[in-house]
Amino acid sequence: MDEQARIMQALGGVSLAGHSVQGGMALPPPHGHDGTDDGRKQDIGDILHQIMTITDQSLDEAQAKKHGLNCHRMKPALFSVLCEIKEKTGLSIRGAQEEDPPDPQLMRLDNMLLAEGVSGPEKGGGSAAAAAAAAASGGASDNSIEHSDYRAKLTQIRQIYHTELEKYEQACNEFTTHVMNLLREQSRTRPISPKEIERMVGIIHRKFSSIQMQLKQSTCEAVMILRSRFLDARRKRRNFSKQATEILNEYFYSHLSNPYPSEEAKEELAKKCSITVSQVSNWFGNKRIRYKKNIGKFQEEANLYAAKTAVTAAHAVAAAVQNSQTNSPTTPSSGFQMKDEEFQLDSAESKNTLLTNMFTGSSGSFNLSNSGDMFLSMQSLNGDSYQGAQVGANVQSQVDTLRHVISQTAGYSEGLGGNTMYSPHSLNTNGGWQDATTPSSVISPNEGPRSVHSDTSN
DNA sequence: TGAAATGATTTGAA
DNA sequence: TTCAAATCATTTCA
Repeated sequence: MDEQARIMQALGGVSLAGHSVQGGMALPPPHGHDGTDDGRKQDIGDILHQIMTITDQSLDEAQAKKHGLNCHRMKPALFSVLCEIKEKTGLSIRGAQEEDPPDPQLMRLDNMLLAEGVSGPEKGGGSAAAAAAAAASGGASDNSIEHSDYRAKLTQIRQIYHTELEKYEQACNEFTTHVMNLLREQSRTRPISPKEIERMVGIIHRKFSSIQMQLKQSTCEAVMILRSRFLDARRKRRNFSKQATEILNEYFYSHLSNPYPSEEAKEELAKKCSITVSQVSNWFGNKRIRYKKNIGKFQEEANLYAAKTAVTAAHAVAAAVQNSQTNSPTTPSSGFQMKDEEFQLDSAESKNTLLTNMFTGSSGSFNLSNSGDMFLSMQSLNGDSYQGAQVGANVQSQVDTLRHVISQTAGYSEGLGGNTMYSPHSLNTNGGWQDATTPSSVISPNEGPRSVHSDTSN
């Protein structure tokens, strides 16, 4: 209504006296008056008042008055005056018509919504973020749950955002159309240029886009909260699956001398356990520290995994022996030679039993004490015995040695790379694993010959 | 419900 | 960058 006030003010300065107005326009003498200046002023004032208040009236009332005004004999002259005034006041309007530069904050919000998959084409919205969230939160089955959960919530946000956006756009369009119609209608009684209508539309759109920005801002906040909830691993920590823990423990205890898996080994373990490489690193970091801190506590676990490892190894060995038997029909003896002793094994089962007993330390175990070169004494930690490490390392070394012997007698050499002697590295007196940077070349009995390890030295 | 277990993070050193 | 060590935060279990 500022413009209206301006016009009113401008008209107030228009001199209608002497049949002339500012700008040299001449008005015909008003009909039905006595021809005095006061009478004319009164007449024009009435018309102007009617024009100005036309928007305050009801539609029917306004329609009726509008018709009356349009037919008024002074209308063309008054319209010309208004046009002239408009032309002058238009100068001040032109300055405000400059195009606004794009709002940087709005651009940021738009980019973020696009990156999160909230705005833009739907392509599994925010799948990267969901994957990251899932990766950070643990196991494979859990991953899918987390993933779908995240996606479901993101889709929900997306839907709300689009619904609201649509509503805003619809409201904006409706309001714009309404205002445009109104202005077009009013243009019959007062001078309104198309540019002015355009400007008005621009104002309306700016108002609505500021509302949209609020919507975008709150949507971004919602996405941020969702992301932080899913990505904050501490908040949603899941224990690894039993199987994954077993795989990691097996590796740890079978590489007890040097429990530092290489990147490749980590990747392989991560794949096997359906966790991330960094989770494998974390696990080994925690395990090393906790093991070292409380070896006694972990001894039982170490024994368990050592036995397990040994059993697996024994099965592998037995299979290899059996293979050698079938592959070498000319071999006179079905036994295999270890050092100076020869074992006659009647069946695969008895071989397994014997080998298992050997490794698990059950009664009747095969004493390899004569093979002194096979074992290196385990360094004690601060003078205490380092049994946990010993169990695993001994078993590992037994397995390796056995493999070596068998490789010589039964052709079981593939993949071992001649690495038969095991030099166990253990916790040194400083409490660290010896030779951590130059790991030993130990191959887990459970792994194939092609398995990759960090252990590279002999 | 509290303690233990466990996965993740932070910090400082090499 | 990687690791050890300390610590945090959550889950699991008795």
